[in-house]
Amino acid sequence: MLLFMSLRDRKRARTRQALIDAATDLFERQGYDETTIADIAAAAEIGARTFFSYFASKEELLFPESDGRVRAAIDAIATRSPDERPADVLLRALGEINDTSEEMVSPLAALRLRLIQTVPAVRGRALQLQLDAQREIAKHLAEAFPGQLDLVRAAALTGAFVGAVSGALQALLDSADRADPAALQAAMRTATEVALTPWRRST
Amino acid sequence: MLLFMSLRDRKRARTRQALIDAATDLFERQGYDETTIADIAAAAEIGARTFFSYFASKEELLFPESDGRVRAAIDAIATRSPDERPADVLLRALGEINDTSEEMVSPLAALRLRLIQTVPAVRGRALQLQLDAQREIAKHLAEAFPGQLDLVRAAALTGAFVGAVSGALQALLDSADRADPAALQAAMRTATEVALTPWRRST
DNA sequence: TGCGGATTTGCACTCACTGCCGACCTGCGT
DNA sequence: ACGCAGGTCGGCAGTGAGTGCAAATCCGCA
Repeated sequence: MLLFMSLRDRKRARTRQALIDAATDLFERQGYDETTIADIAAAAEIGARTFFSYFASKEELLFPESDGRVRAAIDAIATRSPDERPADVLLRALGEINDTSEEMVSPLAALRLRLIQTVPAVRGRALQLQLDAQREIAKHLAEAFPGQLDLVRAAALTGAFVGAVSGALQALLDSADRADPAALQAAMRTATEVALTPWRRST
Repeated sequence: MLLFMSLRDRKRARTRQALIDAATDLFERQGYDETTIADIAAAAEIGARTFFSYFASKEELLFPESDGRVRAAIDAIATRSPDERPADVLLRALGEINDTSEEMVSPLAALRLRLIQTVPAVRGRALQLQLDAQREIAKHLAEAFPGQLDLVRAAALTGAFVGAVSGALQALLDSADRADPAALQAAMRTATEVALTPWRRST
């Protein structure tokens, strides 16, 4: 994998990771708003100007590889069995996303979840990404069930699923210990459980 | 109404409206990003600094009285009849919101819809407001059905509902000829149907 | 008419982000 | 081994949002 990258690309990837590490460390220690881009760049030993050739904005730093879950969902759609209905596919997709996310306990993920709750700019960005993901999933879902699902219906279904899960998650997180990674994962599981139960069996 | 306000308050309200008018005009004419706060303030004939004593940010200008729809929904919840289930109440709330919003044709609302689709910062703010509204509605819904709906379940239901509607709406606006009331109505219907059917039998 | 509290506003400042351009580095061909 | 070309880095200067502060101004009320 890494061997196939040129020296340039490897160095670039290393710098990118250094930026993420430095930023999470600083955010953790002094808070998001109190950490400037100059701080992060200095900690990663690059020029402040160069930061923006790695990330388009300060928030972007918190969402590297944001498309992993979308790909998982699209895979789940692609590998559907003939007797599965749209809702079944989405159910399986969300389940697989949950399983695949041991990433959920990474320090970055925990920090991200906390910042989403507390920093408006971060929450805004997260919601936008979620919406983009929804649109992408809905598109593939509609293509997977031609004739049965038009785009609007697919979008409604996807929106209902994602909305239910994130709504439940938000409610859980409002009254939970947000510093404990284990609690976060448990909340995640509970949220999908509660949100998706009404869809299990029939319809 | 206006008569009961002091001179100070009336002047304040007038200035506020002048800001909104000036801003919509400028946004319409030269675009959102190309319009500076200084421009808006100058057009409304106040100091640039004073702008921020009326609106906390540039985006806030586009969402005055954003709580109207939330209040309508809460009213709908409060005035439920004993035989209505949670899903029924949400459905009725949506209907009443739609009725009450002849605001939908105001120039501000049209501009806002366009900016939500094109300016990331505006979309982010809109999504945040939607999430806050969801939380508020879910809270009241849970309180209206004690024993039957806990907070997490109410949040899941509300999230599914809102997610479905906004997802369908987004899909419609993305692809189709916009502003066709009939298509909009149809989209709403399929969205609510998709979102609520699974909840009908159990809850 | 004049007082007291609130509103307005200019000023200076921080920070995110951008365009520009020269300095530097790396992969490639000779 | 060497130098060239294209990409990367990073300093500099600038814009615009947003904030704290303190003086000026205004309004309601006595």
